[in-house]
Amino acid sequence: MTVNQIDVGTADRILDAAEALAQTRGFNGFSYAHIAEQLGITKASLHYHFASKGQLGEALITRYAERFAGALENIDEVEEDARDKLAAYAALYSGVLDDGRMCLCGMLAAEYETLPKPMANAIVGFFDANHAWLTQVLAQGRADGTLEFHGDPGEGAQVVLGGLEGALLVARPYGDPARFHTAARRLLAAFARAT
Amino acid sequence: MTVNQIDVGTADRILDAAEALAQTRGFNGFSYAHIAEQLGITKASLHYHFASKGQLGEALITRYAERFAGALENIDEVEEDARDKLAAYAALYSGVLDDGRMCLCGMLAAEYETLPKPMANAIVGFFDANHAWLTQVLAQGRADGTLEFHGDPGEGAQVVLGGLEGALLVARPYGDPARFHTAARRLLAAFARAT
DNA sequence: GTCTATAGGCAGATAGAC
DNA sequence: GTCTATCTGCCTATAGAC
Repeated sequence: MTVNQIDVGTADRILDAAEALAQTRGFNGFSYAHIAEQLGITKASLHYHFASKGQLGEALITRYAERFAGALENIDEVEEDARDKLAAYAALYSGVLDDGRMCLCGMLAAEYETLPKPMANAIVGFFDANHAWLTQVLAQGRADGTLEFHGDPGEGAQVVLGGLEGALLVARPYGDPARFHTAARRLLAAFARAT
Repeated sequence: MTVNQIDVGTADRILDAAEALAQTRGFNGFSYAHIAEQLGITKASLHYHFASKGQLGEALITRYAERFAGALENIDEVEEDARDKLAAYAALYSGVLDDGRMCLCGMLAAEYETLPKPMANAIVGFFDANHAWLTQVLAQGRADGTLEFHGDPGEGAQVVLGGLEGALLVARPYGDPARFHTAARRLLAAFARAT
């Protein structure tokens, strides 16, 4: 039924709402009541799909990390030049800010100490995956001469990852996406070969 | 009395405890009950000193920002070379991480949307002060030849501020201060004149 | 799968005695 | 200034009917 429309299912709609709330208000900043109101169902129904808030949080990170990994694969397919790959990577961050959101795992990293262990581990896994991808891009770019920078590519990856997460973090209270864009552009320019 | 010992007063002890909690767990991650237990007094007593949690939060940011401003003044007095000023600035961040903390305002920036307006405004004020100081240091450094970088010093200041906040954010879940140090060193190296 | 109803706990906050 | 006692509200979670 509803042929021209994807039936996303209630679980996905719950995840969508929870994701938006977690990215704007933090994991400790929203409740089942917020989600229930947005979806027009009761809190009790939410527990049928996600027994506890911790399990909902785990599902949130898993789905986010998978989607992100898919986006990185896509960049590898579409972009050739390492500079373009980095720009596309930064555009992923820019996209979340357009909705007034923080990166999900950046937000959860702040709340790290209050989260259940499975969530905490998943967050580190997300950062590891990003770091590995960035390290490989930086190494490739230096090898083929499109990038130019000193030191270990792994350390450079830390600078890029932290720099973009931090640029999001600081830009959001200003309500000004341009603040992120300028910082991101300057940050990546430090790795690009002078033309 | 207690000549060789500074009497900090209950209000300060409350602020100390609340600050540590806010920097590790976030503003939505602690309660009056947490503070009361640490100090060995009741929740009701806390309300005598800070009527509401929002007012406590405001006092928290004000004190933090003043202390930070003092530290920046001190750097200006002690350090001559812009590269040393930047290193000393990064050391301020490093110091909070040693206690497993996030920068207070970086943490609060994540929770921005859930905070009372006065707190939100104070956070932006903190970032503005840091940005202004960094801009001036970068401009000075380029003028006297100790620093070398492209573009506007104000944009460079955004990269440094965001980069350090983000490096803290990402390093904390790893429980590894070294992760911050390497990222910070690499970040600042991009601004230092090659020797 | 969704509902009503409710449990049990913790949140921020207040009144009033000492 | 600090206490006991209490209020109201929201939180996560469960039981059981439909």
